[in-house]
Amino acid sequence: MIDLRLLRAEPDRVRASSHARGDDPARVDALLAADEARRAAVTRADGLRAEHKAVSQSVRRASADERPAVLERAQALAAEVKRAEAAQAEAEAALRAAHLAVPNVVLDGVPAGGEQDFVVVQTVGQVPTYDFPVKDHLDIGTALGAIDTERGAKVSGSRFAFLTGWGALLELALVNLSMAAAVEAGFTPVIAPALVRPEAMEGTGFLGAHADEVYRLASDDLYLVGTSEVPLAAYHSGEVLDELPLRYAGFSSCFRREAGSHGKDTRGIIRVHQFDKVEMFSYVDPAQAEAEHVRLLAHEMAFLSLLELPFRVIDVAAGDLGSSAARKYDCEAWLPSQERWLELTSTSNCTDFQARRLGIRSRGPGGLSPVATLNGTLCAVGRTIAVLLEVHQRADGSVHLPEALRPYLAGRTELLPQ
RNA sequence: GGAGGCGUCGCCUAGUCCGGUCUAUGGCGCCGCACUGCUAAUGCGGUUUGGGUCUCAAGCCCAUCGGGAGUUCAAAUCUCCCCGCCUCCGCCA
Repeated sequence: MIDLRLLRAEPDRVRASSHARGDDPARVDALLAADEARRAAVTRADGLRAEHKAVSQSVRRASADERPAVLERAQALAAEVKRAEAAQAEAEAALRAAHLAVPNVVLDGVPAGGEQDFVVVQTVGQVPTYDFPVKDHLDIGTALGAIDTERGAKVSGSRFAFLTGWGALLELALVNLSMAAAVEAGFTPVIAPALVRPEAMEGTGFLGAHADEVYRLASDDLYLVGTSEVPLAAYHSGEVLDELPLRYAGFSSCFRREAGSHGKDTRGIIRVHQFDKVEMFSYVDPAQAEAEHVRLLAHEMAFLSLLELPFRVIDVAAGDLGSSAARKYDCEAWLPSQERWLELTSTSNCTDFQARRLGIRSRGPGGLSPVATLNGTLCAVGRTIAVLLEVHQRADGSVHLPEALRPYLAGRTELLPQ
């Protein structure tokens, strides 16, 4: 949720942000009007409550003669208060709805426009060339005995896969390597729940536009998380944080329904319903948010470099940001089989937007105020394995293992087909 | 799954049976002031959070006793639902 004080003081800034995202600026004005209406309703109800309270307290002091008249007056006021409170509740609900409909204010410098309007910030490494016909990760993985999507489909349906043999070991190696890097960088390692309550899902903004992406267990009213950003953000919900920054690296399985992505990336394990991920999450002083964002991006880049993967960094355009993000950088690795860039990691600066909704605050000179939250992928395991296999493939079907990974794979330097 | 207990403004705690004097008691911690070579001790005052009003501040007002709904002129207190924690039993990796 955006800061209503900011909205009142600088509505044009919020309108400009809305314009950059390609949203209807009428939502901003609807929010302003709802805010105004709520304050009017609150003022009225407050006044009536004060009056009623005074009369009500005079009941016990009233003499027997006065009592009936006082009671009658108190009853009448009580009814009036009840009506005013209903109006207040209505105005508050309307404000909340209007509030949720306005996404975070984008930061200066974020490219305007939609999905295609990103700006390439940097390209690291060379786009690889191969003097043999490249195979895609599924062919390579199948030959290695590392990936089994057929049985994944048999057991669980389409977009599910088994990682077997080196595939399973590769996952564990990637998780261990990324966790070690995170700990080295000062993050607290966390194994997070993958099932969360509605409040956690809603608080992090995943029940808005992307609600149909989310698995829900109806009989228990729990949700399967699509990223450990959810439990890591909700971790401190409703708390006042004494010490900032707080940095966590959470490991969890992630579940996505992939509704509306029929036919897209259906082959292999690039887009599946369940995968594991190590996610960075920072709580910082809002003044430090942009610096922290750069830091998270640097960690992502360093990790991809450890894996010897060529990639580029893009500054995602305003219209392609999630509602919580004020800025987002994606790292896209080269996918040889499709000769295109594929998003491997993503880091978002949510400023105080997410923390306001989750009630995560810190004590400053002006009292309590929301902190800033940032998240970033350190390693989305499935996709990373796919890219790793493709980029490091050799003509004979073997796969080169990056040096950084070898200590976690018993010193092996390559994977050989079975 | 069954039975019982508990949830009070940072922490601990009084109050709940029997509704109004609760504008929530006391202790600890914390902040300020006084006293004091310094520190400690002591004394005095302050110390939930959110919102409204207000040019700002002060002030004033409203709400807030796990959450919600209800009864009532009036709810920490009575009723119902929900959430969480603890103990015991059962089951289980």
